[in-house]
Amino acid sequence: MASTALHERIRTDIESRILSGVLKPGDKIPSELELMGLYGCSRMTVNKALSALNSAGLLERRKRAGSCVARPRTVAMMLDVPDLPAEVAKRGQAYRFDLLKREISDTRHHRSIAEKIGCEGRVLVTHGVHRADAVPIAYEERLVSLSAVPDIETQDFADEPPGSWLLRHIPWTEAENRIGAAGAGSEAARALNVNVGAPCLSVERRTWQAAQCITFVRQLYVAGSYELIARFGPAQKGPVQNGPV
Amino acid sequence: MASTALHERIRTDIESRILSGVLKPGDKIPSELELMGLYGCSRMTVNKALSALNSAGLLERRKRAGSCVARPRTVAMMLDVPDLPAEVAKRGQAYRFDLLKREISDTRHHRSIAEKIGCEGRVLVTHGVHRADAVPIAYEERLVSLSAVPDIETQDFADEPPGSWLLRHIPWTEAENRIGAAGAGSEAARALNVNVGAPCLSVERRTWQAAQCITFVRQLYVAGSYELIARFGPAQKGPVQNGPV
DNA sequence: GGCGAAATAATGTCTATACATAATTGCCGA
DNA sequence: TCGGCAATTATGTATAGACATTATTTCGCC
Repeated sequence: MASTALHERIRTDIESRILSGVLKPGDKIPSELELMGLYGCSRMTVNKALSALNSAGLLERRKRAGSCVARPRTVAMMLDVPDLPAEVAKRGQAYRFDLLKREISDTRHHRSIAEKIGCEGRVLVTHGVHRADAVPIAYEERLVSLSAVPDIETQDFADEPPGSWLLRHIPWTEAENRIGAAGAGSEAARALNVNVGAPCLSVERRTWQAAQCITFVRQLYVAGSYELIARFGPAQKGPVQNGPV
Repeated sequence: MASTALHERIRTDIESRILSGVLKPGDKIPSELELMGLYGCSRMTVNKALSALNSAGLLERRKRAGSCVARPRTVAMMLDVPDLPAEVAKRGQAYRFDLLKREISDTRHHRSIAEKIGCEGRVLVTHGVHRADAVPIAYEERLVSLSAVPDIETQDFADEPPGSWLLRHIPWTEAENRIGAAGAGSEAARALNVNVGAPCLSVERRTWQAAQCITFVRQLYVAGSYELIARFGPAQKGPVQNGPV
């Protein structure tokens, strides 16, 4: 394997012809039999290459009809989800989380909470600020379902913020981020030391474990102080860092 | 194949045990030989399942040492990059793009442009507004390298906006999005019909083809009118739509 | 000419085998 | 004791063949 594997070579051959535009969406790819002759190898080897391209979304394959270049439906990019304590520490700054509020509520009495977290029962509500070297980075409001995570009721979040605690203790199977902009509310503005209505990046994340909602969190980042980065490329280079501008 | 393929079943079996937390990062996975006995199939079938999990980043495999659950380096989610004309049309609204400015500049005379697009030479500069049923959705400023895309110089963008034209004509191999918040500038505010400084979602995208930068675009979405959605899950269900709140 | 059935061509899956490669383990001798 | 060589183990790659599945095409029949 001094030279790369054959199935790998076939894959990148076709991939580069697609990405460079030589092959356009809808164009037919030679059949496995033909490629097998072209490269002088067995069908399984060709199949491995084409299957990889298929599951990568570059090819569409139909029995009897053959393979053709897929037309990109929605261009999807990888978004690195921020883990604040880790990212702040990585930049050599001191991370701190200040808890502003901590209370237990119930979705049966507060419909607005029920709507946000999308489940019934008792809920832990926390508000707090993430800081790097004491400078506020983000304001967050979080709801945690106590029926899904009973252990969190005894935590005081002096050592680590609720998000990191959850990440370490509760495995999740599904998550959804909604990314938008918003003006800072009065509590957020005070916490972030900006004017009310100042533009902020808003990240709302819901996390589920097997159809049960675990937590809902809304984070506000002051505009210009934080960016999310999503990239797309054939070969994923080192992960790009989110971070301050 | 009434039941799903065996290699698929093995894959999802292990995948769900990883995602649910039964198997933690670092835990060892049975060897291909053992799994082959467990499922009563050949090694190639097991290999296909484990290879898929490996290339999906869920497993780490080392010869002689065996396979173990990979520790997630950065949690990455799929972000569907918005294609405005398509999304507006999909919601049954009439899409329109109004060109506000169109001029040709040169990076050798305007350093700020050179910095943004990251290449030398003549550059097409366009400003415009995307509208759905005449309501402004997004304001965009775009730079296109004329040395990379000479054909665009003759386009007047009456029929389709520069972004869609590029998407249809120029294949790209790499792209990067920077997502943040910003206050509307005076031109953007006038175009979007909001106050100066109103919070906006800002998406900056650079697109390359083989190390050559093709275009840089900055889009501003009025806060609350548009959201990006990124999700992560074991089985990718139908793609979630970005869109108005 | 049109309709339905059979042939056909492509991919999907699986097996059994073979050899290559890498890393670990353990043995053996200086 | 320690250094290095060899055996072992697990994965990586590839082959040839088999059967299943699914559209498409073709052909025969009415």
